[in-house]
Amino acid sequence: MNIDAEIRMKEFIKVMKALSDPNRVKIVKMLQFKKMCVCELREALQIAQPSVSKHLKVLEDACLVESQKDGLWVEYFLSDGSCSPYAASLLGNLKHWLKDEKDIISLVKKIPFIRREEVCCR
Amino acid sequence: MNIDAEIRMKEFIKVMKALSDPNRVKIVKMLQFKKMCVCELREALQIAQPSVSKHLKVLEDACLVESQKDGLWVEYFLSDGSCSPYAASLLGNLKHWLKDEKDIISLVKKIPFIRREEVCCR
DNA sequence: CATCTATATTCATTTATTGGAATATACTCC
DNA sequence: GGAGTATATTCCAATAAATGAATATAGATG
Repeated sequence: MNIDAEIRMKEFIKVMKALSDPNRVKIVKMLQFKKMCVCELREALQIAQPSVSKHLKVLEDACLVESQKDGLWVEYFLSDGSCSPYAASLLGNLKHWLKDEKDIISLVKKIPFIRREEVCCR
Repeated sequence: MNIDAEIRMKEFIKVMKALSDPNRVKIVKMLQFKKMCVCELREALQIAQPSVSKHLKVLEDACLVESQKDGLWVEYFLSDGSCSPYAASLLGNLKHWLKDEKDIISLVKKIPFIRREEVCCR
């Protein structure tokens, strides 16, 4: 039996909870296309910046995204899944799931037009 | 584009939410071994009967379990996944996931000793 | 038809989740 | 070191979810 046997359930629940919110799922779907910083995500989702930060924290705790400082910004990108098999599996499935969902399509279309220099600096 | 394109997100969220609760995950794991009625599940989980019924409703709405009347009882069993690809996929993964989780192991061990004739009739 | 029993529903309470406004933090760049 | 900016955290209000007690429902059985 694996040493992690006791914490598996919590880990699983954490991943499921993280993907139980539409805004967080949208973030994951956007990050499939490119690394994005908090204010780019805020602009795309049209919600307050602290909300974006909190969603990202939930996703990061669940091992679904990772972050990397880039100057003044923090770039978020999809996790490689090495820290949770559940996160890895769901991220894999989400590559094709929800592909033709209306909200996702219009969101993804917006991405190329979001310029960091314009949407940050507030 | 599929006719269901707009409802996919809600369907996905419903499945994730349904699997975001430890008691509901435990129910799924138990149903991997046998069909069970509400009072058998209540006995195994040691929670109130209405709670079990409500959890089962959430799981059924998410397409994860199905039910079938059997005399006075209602037998619950895992869905074949035909009504949701997300439910189908997760049910598939859950066949091997959480297999060696402490709580799950002790729960599954109890199943053969739960006799409907004893635990119902209250 | 009346009774009995398994399950479902309602109601009230507690607890968790989400969201935004205000504020703190950390880091860059002068 | 100080100013400025992106991000994180705190705090609070609103909403949703989980739980158990009490009650309703459905259907089996006499």
